[in-house]
Amino acid sequence: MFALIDCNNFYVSCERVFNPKLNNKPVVVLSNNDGCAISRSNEAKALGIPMGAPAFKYEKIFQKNNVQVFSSNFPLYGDMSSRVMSILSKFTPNIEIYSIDEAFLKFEGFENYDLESHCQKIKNMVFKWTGIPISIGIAPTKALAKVANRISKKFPNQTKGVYLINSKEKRIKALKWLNIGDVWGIGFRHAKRLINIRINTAYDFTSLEDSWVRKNMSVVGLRLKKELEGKSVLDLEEVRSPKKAIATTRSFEGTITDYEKIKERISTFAICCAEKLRSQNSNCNSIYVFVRSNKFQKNKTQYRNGILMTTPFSTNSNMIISKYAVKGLKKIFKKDVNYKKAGTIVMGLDSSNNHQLNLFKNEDPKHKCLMKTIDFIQKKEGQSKIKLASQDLRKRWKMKQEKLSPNYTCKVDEIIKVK
DNA sequence: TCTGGGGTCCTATGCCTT
DNA sequence: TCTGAAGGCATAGGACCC
Repeated sequence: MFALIDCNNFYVSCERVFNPKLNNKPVVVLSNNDGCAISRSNEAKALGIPMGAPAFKYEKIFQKNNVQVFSSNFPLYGDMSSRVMSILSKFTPNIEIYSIDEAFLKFEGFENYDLESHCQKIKNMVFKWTGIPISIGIAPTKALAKVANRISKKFPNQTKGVYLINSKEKRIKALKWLNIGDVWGIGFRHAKRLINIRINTAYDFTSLEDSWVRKNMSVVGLRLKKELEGKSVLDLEEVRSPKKAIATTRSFEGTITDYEKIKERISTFAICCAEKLRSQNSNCNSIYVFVRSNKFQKNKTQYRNGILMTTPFSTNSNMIISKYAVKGLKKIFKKDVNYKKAGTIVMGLDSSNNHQLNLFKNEDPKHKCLMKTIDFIQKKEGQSKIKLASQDLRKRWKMKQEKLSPNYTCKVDEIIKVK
């Protein structure tokens, strides 16, 4: 049996742990740049604030209803997440950390065990030790555990936050209740297509022919169908596979048309990727650069483009990665476009101890020493003390974070004080 | 004025090699 | 030397997740 543990309104719950005045009040946490709502308390949901609501459009509703608004504080959420995960791993060695607020547990040999009350214990312990409320769904497959979890969240009074699907009757009842668009793995587009052919619930989906699902929704869709039918095909992924790409992408405050300004940003993004690479001891052998205009300004010229640049040898040097990123930008940059967003993604990662050498061209060995020195100075003196000439030398672009809460658990001088 | 960021997997296509 | 089949690889794009 699989259990899916999901933290309720996770980011809001993290803020509430250290600020109990927020309990029973509408609270939202905004995305990076204070762009849109990405976590809402139940009270905020009841006000009709949808997921992804742009903050500027909901300003009035926030004020009118005294909604408590926070910028996202990822260091805090990451730390709270690892506390929750470490409690969960006390209950079983078979755990897959699926995201910052979710984990799958696998229970083997629990056939004669009361899983429901076992999971109640887990729930109570997590709440007692961290202050984070969670919901648990238990079922024979991962996709059904997701469904069960949804039920436990939707009906907290009846389920007490834990729901078990352990019979055909319960499975079918749950699938008939679940809208097709709410099924894990069915996104916006597939939902639209399925509703067009009168597939409205998860149960309807399971009544489709395997061949149709395979043809129209690939093996991914077919796997999902099997899972919903109760045949487990997705197993726990316990060891986290190393990253395959590292991205640094940002939206701009306004829009940018000037090549030099975009170049400065791209160069900074590239260096940020290089730093991330070095911190996990990796190299990359290709760099993807993209730019795009503001998709919401429909009356203006729309342009989006990206390009993959391959380096002759694998590297994590600021200079090389920045150089190729800027080279790529030069190829895709178009004049008279209002750019809103850009980014660099490094791909083809391998370990820096074990990377492919090139017979003819290799990195200047001085780079390695230089990067080591730069990392050392940045660590000691703070980020962005050292810059490449291609970066913006005057000011440092900063993310908008006007409503940031303190880093209660990860910065000594911001630790909570008890009087 | 103001709409996030960071990932994964799968498939189609075209080119190259065996 | 030509040809077709089949597999490997790179690339782009689509779809999904949190």
